[in-house]
Amino acid sequence: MIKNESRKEEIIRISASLFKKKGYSAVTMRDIAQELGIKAASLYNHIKSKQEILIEIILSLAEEFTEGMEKIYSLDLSTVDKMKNIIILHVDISSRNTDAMASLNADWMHLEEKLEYYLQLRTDYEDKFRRIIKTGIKKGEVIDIDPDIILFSILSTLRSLYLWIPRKEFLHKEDLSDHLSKVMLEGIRNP
Amino acid sequence: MIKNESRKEEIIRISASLFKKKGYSAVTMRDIAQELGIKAASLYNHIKSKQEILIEIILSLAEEFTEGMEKIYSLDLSTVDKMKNIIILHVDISSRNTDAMASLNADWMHLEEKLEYYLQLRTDYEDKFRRIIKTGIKKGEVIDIDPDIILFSILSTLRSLYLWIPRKEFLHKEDLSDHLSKVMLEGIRNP
DNA sequence: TTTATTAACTAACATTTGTTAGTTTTGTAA
DNA sequence: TTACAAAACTAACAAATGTTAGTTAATAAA
Repeated sequence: MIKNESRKEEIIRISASLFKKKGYSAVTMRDIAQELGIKAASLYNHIKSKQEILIEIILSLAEEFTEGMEKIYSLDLSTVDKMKNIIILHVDISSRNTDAMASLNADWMHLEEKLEYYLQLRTDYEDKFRRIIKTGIKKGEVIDIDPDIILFSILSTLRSLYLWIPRKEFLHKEDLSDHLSKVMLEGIRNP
Repeated sequence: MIKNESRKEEIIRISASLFKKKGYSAVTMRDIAQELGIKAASLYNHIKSKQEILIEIILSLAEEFTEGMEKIYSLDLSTVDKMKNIIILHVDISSRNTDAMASLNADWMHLEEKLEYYLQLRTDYEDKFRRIIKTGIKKGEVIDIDPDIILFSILSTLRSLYLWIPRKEFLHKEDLSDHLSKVMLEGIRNP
């Protein structure tokens, strides 16, 4: 258990780690209970349903990304500096939530009533990112190719961070952000 | 149905498209059967088990990647040209198998007896890729930063291609490969 | 036509699943 | 110590799951 953690928070944390290993659908309430050393029925003293666990895992993260992006979007910075901040945002959130990030990436489609809301957040996020890129192209800061290709390329890497960070624990957040910024902005070819 | 396609191939193709939408665990044999207009029990005239479907989807793709990488690895090319070929390999396989790629990326952990073999293929693939990068650094073709960061960054993008290709149908394979090579090698910053 | 094969069907099975109801234990405040 | 609430338990449910057995219809070969 973790400092000052409620039983509900513990259930959500354990669930996220199981969801990461097998995916939401393949994890049973009995799996979660066993990991906590209790019976499945006892979980319902703390949570309403399996679905509620998924919602809490995914939406809290999605909202954190949304807030971060809104802040960066409205800052008075160059396009390149905004991108660096987006990279820092992803490295920061991903390294603090490696398990939950797996659900955000792989299990969002199992959100039921909250699916639409989640998709809204994601679309808003991508739209803001795309606008930053387009502005950068217009101002000549960014190369003039299809903004979607740039968006896709960067976002794919950032969304996969949770898979690689645990294998590079010794690497500090700052170094990782710096290296990623370098690779994405300047490329990997030696000039 | 597709030209000269056996019923078994059709089952696998339909299954892959369902697995992409909901993931392996959330798709039932009754779902697959319904999509084909038959009853679940009838599937077993053509396939041995649900697991066999997953194996056929994932392993055929994984082996195609392995063969492609072995060929590129042994070619007498510069590091940069090898990387361009790897990008072409991914764009080619991904655009021909957008559905199956989803299982390769998201459902490999549900392989049972074949899991170890799959992981072997994946490790071999990554090892060869990493060696190509290391050689490039040694020869001064590639910037001198942690090879794993370069590997991770490129591979994350390539492994997500299947998600974006369907949204860019009008874009030709060649153009996509070229643009990706440019972004990865030279970066997105305007010099 | 007869025969053999393929591929569909119905019916059922043993498990597993999320969840509820009702009960007992545990810890805390009075 | 008593009283109360929180959190565990047992038992069970209805629905869904992968799969098997046995049967019937359609197609091709003899």
